[in-house]
Amino acid sequence: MQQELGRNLTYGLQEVLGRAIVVGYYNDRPFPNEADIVREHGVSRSVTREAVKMLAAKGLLGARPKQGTFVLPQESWNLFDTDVLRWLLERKLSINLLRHFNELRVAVEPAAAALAARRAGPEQHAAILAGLDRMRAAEQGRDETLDADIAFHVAVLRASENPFYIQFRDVVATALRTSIRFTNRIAGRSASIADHAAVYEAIVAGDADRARLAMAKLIDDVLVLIEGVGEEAAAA
Amino acid sequence: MQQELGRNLTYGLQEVLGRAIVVGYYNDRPFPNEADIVREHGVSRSVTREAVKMLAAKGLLGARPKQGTFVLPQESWNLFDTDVLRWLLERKLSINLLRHFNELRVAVEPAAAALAARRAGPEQHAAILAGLDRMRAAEQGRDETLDADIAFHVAVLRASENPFYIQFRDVVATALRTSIRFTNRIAGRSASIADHAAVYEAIVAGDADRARLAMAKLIDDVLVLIEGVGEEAAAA
DNA sequence: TGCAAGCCAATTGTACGATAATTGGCTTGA
DNA sequence: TCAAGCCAATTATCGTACAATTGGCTTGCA
Repeated sequence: MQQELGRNLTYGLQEVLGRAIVVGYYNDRPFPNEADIVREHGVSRSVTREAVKMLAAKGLLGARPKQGTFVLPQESWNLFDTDVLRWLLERKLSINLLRHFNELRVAVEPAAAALAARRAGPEQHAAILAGLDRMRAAEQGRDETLDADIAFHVAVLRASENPFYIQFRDVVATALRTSIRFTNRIAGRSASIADHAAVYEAIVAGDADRARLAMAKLIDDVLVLIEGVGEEAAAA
Repeated sequence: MQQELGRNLTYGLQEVLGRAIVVGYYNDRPFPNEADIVREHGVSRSVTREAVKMLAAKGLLGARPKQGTFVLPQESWNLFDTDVLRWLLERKLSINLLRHFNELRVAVEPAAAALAARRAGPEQHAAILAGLDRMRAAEQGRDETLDADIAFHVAVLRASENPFYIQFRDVVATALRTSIRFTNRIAGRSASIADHAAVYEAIVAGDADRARLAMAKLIDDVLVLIEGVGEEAAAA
């Protein structure tokens, strides 16, 4: 097991261990110590320690002399870290995770849209419009629907001009990627262009409340869809 | 410079370098390479590399052979990381940062309160009440006002039962710590107990909308206060 | 002169071995 | 019974050596 992905051995090992932790591989077994990792993965101790330190920096691992290295409780994981989100996606598809994502989005994105309506300048309007155009193009098969959707939502986050909102780009991207795995199955409908356009227009018009509501509608629709599936599953 | 804080040299170095990056020390000078760090801080290369790797995991640094180690653009920093937030606090007091914090809170916390109203059980109600009681005790000098306030807000986040909302505990704590540096100066008023109690009661009553509004009021008050100071500063 | 191939040097990446520090558990003695 | 002190496991730190990557420079050819 020498040929991991990643730009180098350290990142490769981080990837393998991180994924294993997040998908719950170590829920019922102890996390190995440095010597074991070295043996099992055939890498040097330097690489091992650096990978473990990176996972510790993301809140996944802790380590103490004599006690060894151990997985920290979920609560201390940094769920807004790009890697952690990606690993989260690899575990078994959970309607619950999707609901959690969208419960967050429904709070964050409408607020971002409202801020964008107040602050966004011409070039940010253009970025949002570009996302919208990509969605239109995608509908005719000239672009990727998912990527276009993500581009639109990220452009709105950026337009909020608040660095904390911009941080949600990965969460939104991950949420949409998760969604599509369901919505493709549940309902064939492509994301409503008209609803997205309404968000764009409200932002350009500088109407914060309308922007907030338009964005809320977009995500509420998904949320309702999810709750519906939840009922279904509960009933089955 | 051998005696840093932190439980060990690696964490100590991470602390020193991370703080320097976040407060902008390297805005106008290049980030040192491994050899320089070793020399300047009198630590081994292992320690240096592990500290750099941790900061890379938080999105602050990147590194490539021949090119060296370099500070990444702010946008890729993980602003929801506990350490990054703490370092952010150490840079010059900025009304802008405080506004950004509260623009986020006003979106997140009311939504968390609404979810809490729907889902929280008895033990979570108790935790929120405990926070409230600490605030009351603090008003009579029997506890720390700030810590009590933080405990209350974190309890609400927890009660949302959504792992993503719980992640905001550090943001909220940091925001409150930042606030107090202003509000102590601006207005002597202690945080309104009655307004906090209203949130608690709405949650216990299971009234999501009332909980949302009550929490929004709490934060809106701060936001208004901040905008007021912004005006003042602009006028001066 | 222009340009591409290839060499060169700087820097990070990887490996290994040795010793120190920390800490939880065990042992021993009063 | 209990506390002090020893012991062993594991991470923490250091040092050195060599490999891999990569951007820039040089050189030689057309």
